[in-house]
Amino acid sequence: MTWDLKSDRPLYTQLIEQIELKIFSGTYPPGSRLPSVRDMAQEASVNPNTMQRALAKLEEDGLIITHRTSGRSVTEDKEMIKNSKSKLARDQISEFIEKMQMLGFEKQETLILITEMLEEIKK
Amino acid sequence: MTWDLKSDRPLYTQLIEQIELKIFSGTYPPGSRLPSVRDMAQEASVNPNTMQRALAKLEEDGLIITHRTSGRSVTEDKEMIKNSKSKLARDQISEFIEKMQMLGFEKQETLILITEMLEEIKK
DNA sequence: ATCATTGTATTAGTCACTTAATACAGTGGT
DNA sequence: ACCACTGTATTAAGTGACTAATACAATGAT
Repeated sequence: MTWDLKSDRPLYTQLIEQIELKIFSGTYPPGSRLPSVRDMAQEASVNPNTMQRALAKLEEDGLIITHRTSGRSVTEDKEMIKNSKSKLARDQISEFIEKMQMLGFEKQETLILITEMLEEIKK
Repeated sequence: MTWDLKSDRPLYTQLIEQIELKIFSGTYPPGSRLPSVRDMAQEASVNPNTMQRALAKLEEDGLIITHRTSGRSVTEDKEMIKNSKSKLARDQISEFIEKMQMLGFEKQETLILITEMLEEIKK
């Protein structure tokens, strides 16, 4: 359970992203209970207030549910989790394509480049 | 000459990226003179200090050259520009692949997804 | 020679983010 | 009934990014 936090962006936004990833990847399965705010904050070496802020946003999005005095849990709605994950993936892809286009690489070129790099990695 | 600035990251880092893009794409050709700090700042609706900060970093990287009292220009070293561009492209790609992997998509899946999305866009 | 323009530097103030130290009310197990 | 734990709220302080308003020395055109 590693938390990879950099200083180039607000911590709470990075926390949101990484908790999302833990949910999408199954590290935090649907319906499972989350550690307490204080515990998660300590795990990520972050102030409880900052973790609280990230969790509040995730609840607003419906990914996690808060039980006022007895902790939080991941939503049981697997369909919703799946959709959120797909949307994030699509966003990543179009953002990537856009950046490559700004760099002057056409869609076809981009595809060739990424294929080549994947081949190299395989070795 | 549009400047697309958001508030989710420090402005000066976004300025660096966008000026790089203008150099890589030929909007600012090799050896060409750049507008003054003040002009560029006004163009981007940003404080001159902030633009100055971005330009200082680009000079540090060698992409632009400062003539103390008579303005700035893009480096004439086309090879260096080309290499910087390639490096940026490779970084974008590996960063993208990494993100997709964290989302649980294997390299092959990622390739399929991106191909599909490119097909859709073509329509 | 004059003068607008250049990059650069300094100082001060504002704002968002983050930390720190508490405090409180409700819950659940003992 | 007690008590540790839960999420939540508040206040104060510190930090980095950004803006604003200047100032200065050097250049280049006139």
